[in-house]
Amino acid sequence: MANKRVTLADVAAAAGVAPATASLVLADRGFELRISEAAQIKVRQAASLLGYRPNAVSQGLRTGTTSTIGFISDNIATSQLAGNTIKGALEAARSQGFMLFIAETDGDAATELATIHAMMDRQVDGIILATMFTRYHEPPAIVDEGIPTILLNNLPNSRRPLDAVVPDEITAGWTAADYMIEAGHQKIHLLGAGPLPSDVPPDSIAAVQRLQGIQERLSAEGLVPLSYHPMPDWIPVNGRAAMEAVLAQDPFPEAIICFNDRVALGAYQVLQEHGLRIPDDVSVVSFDDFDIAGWMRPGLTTIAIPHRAMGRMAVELLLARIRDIGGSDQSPGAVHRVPMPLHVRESVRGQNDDI
Amino acid sequence: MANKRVTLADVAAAAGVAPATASLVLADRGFELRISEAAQIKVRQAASLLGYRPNAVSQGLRTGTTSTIGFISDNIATSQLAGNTIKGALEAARSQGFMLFIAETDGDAATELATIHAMMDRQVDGIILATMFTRYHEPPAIVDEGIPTILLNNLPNSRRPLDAVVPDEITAGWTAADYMIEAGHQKIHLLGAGPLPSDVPPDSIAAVQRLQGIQERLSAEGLVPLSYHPMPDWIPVNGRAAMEAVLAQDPFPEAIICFNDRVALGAYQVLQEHGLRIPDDVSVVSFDDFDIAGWMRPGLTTIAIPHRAMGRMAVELLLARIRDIGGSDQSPGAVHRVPMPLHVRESVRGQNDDI
DNA sequence: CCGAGTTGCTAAAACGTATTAGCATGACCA
DNA sequence: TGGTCATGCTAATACGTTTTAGCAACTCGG
Repeated sequence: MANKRVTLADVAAAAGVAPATASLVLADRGFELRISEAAQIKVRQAASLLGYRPNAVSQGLRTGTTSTIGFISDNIATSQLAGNTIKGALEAARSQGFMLFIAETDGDAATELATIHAMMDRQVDGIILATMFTRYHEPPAIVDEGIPTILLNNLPNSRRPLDAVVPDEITAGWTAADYMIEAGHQKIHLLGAGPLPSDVPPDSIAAVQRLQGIQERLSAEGLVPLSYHPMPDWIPVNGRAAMEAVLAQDPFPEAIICFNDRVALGAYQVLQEHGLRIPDDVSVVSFDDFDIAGWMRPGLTTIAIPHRAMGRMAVELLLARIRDIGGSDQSPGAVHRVPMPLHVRESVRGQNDDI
Repeated sequence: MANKRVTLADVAAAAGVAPATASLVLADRGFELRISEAAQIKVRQAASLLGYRPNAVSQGLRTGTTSTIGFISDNIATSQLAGNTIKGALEAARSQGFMLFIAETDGDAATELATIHAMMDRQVDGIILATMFTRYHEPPAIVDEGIPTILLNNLPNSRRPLDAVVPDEITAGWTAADYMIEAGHQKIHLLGAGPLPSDVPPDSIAAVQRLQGIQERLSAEGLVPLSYHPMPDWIPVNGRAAMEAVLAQDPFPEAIICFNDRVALGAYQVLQEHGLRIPDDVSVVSFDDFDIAGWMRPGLTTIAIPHRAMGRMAVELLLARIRDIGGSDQSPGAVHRVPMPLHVRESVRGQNDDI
């Protein structure tokens, strides 16, 4: 019934050698330590015959290293964002033989600290502190001193010796405006932000930087947005209201940049209710590339948040740091900006249609 | 720089007792083993003063138990399903001091086995085998014999001594039809399944059972569906096609049951293009309760998959089994069906509008 | 035939905890 | 005064590895 796991001692006994010998052979240090080829073969055969698998807990205790990393997020369940971020992290970890502990803090600092402790108790080799929306987040002090840590999708307010991985929102904003301009549009309405940084959802790096990128590209052309429509949350109902406001002031708008796909969904609904055709009458560009962007009619052209790539990069940076451990020529505190790819669908008129 | 962790030996030394004494006191076995109150106080003070936290890896090696469970899923990133399932699992685990290893297999059996091994190497106390869609899934033989295991959102083909947690799809189908009937509808079109079990996406328990529940409720009324529209995938584009087919045959349909929200999204689009109003002209009910159900206009009445409750229940069952370990009066092999709640929005006409 | 060097392996300790058996010490009873 | 018993603690071991120091046996040059 309870057939015990086979241990290194079992292998050694079966091979007729001491446990130390078996350990050396299986760690490929046989030649280095002058174990005869014959003995090595015996050990390997015994190991595979018995189906030996080293006990990772014991290795962890002995070596202090567990091939395990902790992934701590404020909110795991928010849309599919979480899924792809974790997927990327899992892929990168798996490819290097690491497992992931995953935990959620609900944004509570005490829970976050307790979770970090619980993971350190389990001797994780490193920690990723993720947020599901790009924002500022001050990690607890404990991560500065001991354990390798990477921030994912967030930045600390103060200067901290921690690497961070965030999407390149400024370039994304630039790209959105550029795509409209290249399509021949000059009169662009903005749904989701005001002209001032304060007109933007608080703590939202995405909002500030998308706006900044858009403004940069427009002003390079001598342009400014035709109208701004700030809103407290980027949700469909606010997108609807903003779109109504646009139409009240400009019954035949030409181009709309929505600050995310849910806002765009609301805008679509209103445009269609008013009999305006996308993209023939009005072009729409958005950000995020949620699943719905592909389901909407016409398909929404939008700039994707590279969740999967970010998850992967965070793990890769962390593993590099773990391997490194001594040589701190890594310049910790670096911010890694991951490109946000434009996903072209059908919501912007062809670039050669007119003008 | 590298200030070592404080160990039990440190605490013992600070308190002026042997490590064994400290261990007993901190395990609350002090009185049982006749440690004087004075000594107990000294130990506790030393522990809290030094900030002692037991090394879980060492405990794991010593006790064979790690307060850790493995959550293995075929696909972690599929919509927000994953998020809520994991959220529920995390909540239940956290409330009992357990951590979760999370891994993804991409549906590959070899990866699944390797992952189970990797987790057993780390001495997890139990394993949850999850799928992101309700379906049949044969877990590897290894889980039968040793480690406590719960199947989440899937059922084995053959009889296995494993508990499973699945949504109660039959009752959900019954509820969908019942809601339509109570609203006074008798002529109901089905988008997403054919009349035969074989007209349904293969392996999809949801399809078979939703259909079964619908048919049961209808036949209790002496009714049958007005039309069936099977499709290989429940995605918006197929929902559009099916809705067009309905209209070709019945230009003024009364009631539509869609087999999921994405199909309903496609149906909405076509209905709106044809100038038909929901719910005034046609009522729509669906399954899943994705986020989009709340974003669509009018809000979609839909029967939710209780992902969070399922995740929570899976962990709770697993922890019960882990605690139990000896007394196998648990009747393993039980299937736990979690109720699927109806989420009423605005896509079905009021029940007293007419009859 | 002796010392030095090489070859091939192993004993032992260590990681940090939990647990069992048992050792002093004093109290109490006969 | 000697034996028994309760009290209060600790030594020692085990969990399964990794790693270092070193032992035994053999070879070889002089």
